[in-house]
Amino acid sequence: MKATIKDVARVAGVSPSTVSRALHGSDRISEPMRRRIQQIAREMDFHPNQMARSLVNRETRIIGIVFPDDAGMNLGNPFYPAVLQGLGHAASNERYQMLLITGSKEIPAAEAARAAMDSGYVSGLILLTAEDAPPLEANVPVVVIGHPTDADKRCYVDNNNVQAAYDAAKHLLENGHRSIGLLGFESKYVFTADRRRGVQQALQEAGLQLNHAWLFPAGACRTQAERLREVFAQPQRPTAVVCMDDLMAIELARTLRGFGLLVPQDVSLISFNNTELGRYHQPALTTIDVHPYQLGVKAMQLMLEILSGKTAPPAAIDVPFTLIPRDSVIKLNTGSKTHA
Amino acid sequence: MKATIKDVARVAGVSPSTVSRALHGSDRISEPMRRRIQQIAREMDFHPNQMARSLVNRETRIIGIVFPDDAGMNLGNPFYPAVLQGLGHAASNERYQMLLITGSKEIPAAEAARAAMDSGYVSGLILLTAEDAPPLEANVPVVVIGHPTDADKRCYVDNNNVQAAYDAAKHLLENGHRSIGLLGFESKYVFTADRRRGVQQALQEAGLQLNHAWLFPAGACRTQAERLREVFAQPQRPTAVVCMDDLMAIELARTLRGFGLLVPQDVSLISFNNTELGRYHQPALTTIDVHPYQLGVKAMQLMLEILSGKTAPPAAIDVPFTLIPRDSVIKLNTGSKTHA
DNA sequence: TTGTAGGCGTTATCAA
DNA sequence: TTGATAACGCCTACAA
Repeated sequence: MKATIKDVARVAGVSPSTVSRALHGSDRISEPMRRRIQQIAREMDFHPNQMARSLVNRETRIIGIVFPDDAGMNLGNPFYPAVLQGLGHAASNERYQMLLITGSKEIPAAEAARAAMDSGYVSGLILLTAEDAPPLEANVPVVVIGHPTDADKRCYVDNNNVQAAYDAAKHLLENGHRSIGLLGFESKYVFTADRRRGVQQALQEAGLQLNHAWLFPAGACRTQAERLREVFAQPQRPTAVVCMDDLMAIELARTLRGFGLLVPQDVSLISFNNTELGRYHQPALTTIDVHPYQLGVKAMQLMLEILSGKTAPPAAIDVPFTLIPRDSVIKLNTGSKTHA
Repeated sequence: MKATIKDVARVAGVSPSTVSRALHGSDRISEPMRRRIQQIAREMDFHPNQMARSLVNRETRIIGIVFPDDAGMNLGNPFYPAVLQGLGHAASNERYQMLLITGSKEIPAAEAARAAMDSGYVSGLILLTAEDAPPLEANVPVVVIGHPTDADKRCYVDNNNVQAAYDAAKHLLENGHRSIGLLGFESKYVFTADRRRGVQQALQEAGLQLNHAWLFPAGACRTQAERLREVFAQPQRPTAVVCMDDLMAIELARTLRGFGLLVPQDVSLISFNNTELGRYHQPALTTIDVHPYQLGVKAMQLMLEILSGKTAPPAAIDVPFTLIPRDSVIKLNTGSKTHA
């Protein structure tokens, strides 16, 4: 049987409340007494039962981490593990715990999250998805990683995806590209919509338009291979593509090779997420690091600040991204045009 | 304020114990009464506080999931997310929750796991690493995913890695390969040692030996590029390599291309983990699916069985693997030899 | 500075 | 079948 506070009290010959005070930095106790009790507690391997503590403190020190239902679709993406690591490090520094909330076939994640709240498991909720339309009437603080639709009322941590995509497109434009496609657009994901907007903005500033025929969904290499082939068979084809993810870029590069087109000689690629795989790809991918670890750290820190009352909702935290120029973007020789 | 059992009792005009019974399938209550109370509880949006329940029941219905400290190293590997999904589905079916336990810079995962146990957060522990030398004197059940060194005393879920690697090597041998290398061996990981043994076994049965100069560690493509170049420059070079992971295989394929060697024409590759990326790689990778999702499901099921007393430690559960033949292994034309 | 008493929300035991 | 009571382990007024 594990030792309780009463056991420690008995051994120390004091009352349980004295033990409690000795162990929680209360100032209503003498220093010698504190030391003596701490020593005894250590010897008895006493650890306060957190369930009992949370019952009286009405705070569990557990943060629920809600996974998207389609996390399975993104299994190959190192994004989630990196975020988790960030969340974990920030949490454990403050002795907080994380409850993993995933959906199942019968129970969608949103419902599981609600159940976790209702049963008092969690003191807060961090959503790894901006799309799950989490209930605003939550009775615990909610922090979203990503860009919720009703952002102005919420607490969230995100990159500036418009800006990131703007920079990506700008990078291509500065390298002389004027025919730019987009791979991985999915209207249901706010971040892809944002990025599309960023690309459009950059193009417009350059007096160009985003060609809708060059807008491809995430699985295009597999599901729309024919359409891709047609587009890239045209003389007027994209000379560069912004890809939502390194993996997509790699897939696209391979697909293009099947068409006899090489990256970067024939088509330049810029993508997102700075994966290890992209770094060692041939050619090494020019990519934007969104710093998922930092997203996790900041999200957890924001949550803890809200819980401690230091910050009040709504709150938006921007995590800076980094454009990493490598070899998948080539300077286009457009003759006089580039000097115009 | 959230409704408590007392609130429900007051509204229903009964005692709290009656409400408790109505809500937990006790038979010591009349059917009309049960229905009436359940109705009222629903209307009041009452959900029993799990912290209070676990206090009196001495069972939290929370399973701690311990991540390896170096999970960051394997970020690109979809293994962990898939396992998590399996764990999550199996858990939520039984209304169990998962507490995510990761290490941090200051606190190694093993210590965090101990803390979670000590503070009564978890009713059980599932280790996503076989190497963390989890304390056997745990006061909650422990299930290991992978192959612990002291396997005979433990509960664990794993593939038969010796057999899997044996099958992989056999597959190569059957395709005429007799010069077989191994990429990704790390003595500290039991599973790579097991796989090495499996390869050795298959080779020995074919009257061959595993050439130690053809045994490469995980990062060899980056850290030992020169050694690789030398080995593959020899006339007597491996015609096939068993890779511990699809990503390694892909990296190796690219490295070999740099040496002017093509997969599978010059070198055949068989790897592990059946990643999406490997499936769409050119050539599509012949790979062994270890079914990480199933590993998760089985691990959680085993845990729940132990908690319910249906199973007593030790227990070993074998999750079958699947060899998926694709295009990265080519039949070697060894002339008369193959007909010998 | 320390001890006593009551309660956090729930359930199990016993009595009615 | 239902209710009263005590307890799970801890914390915090309040009293001493």
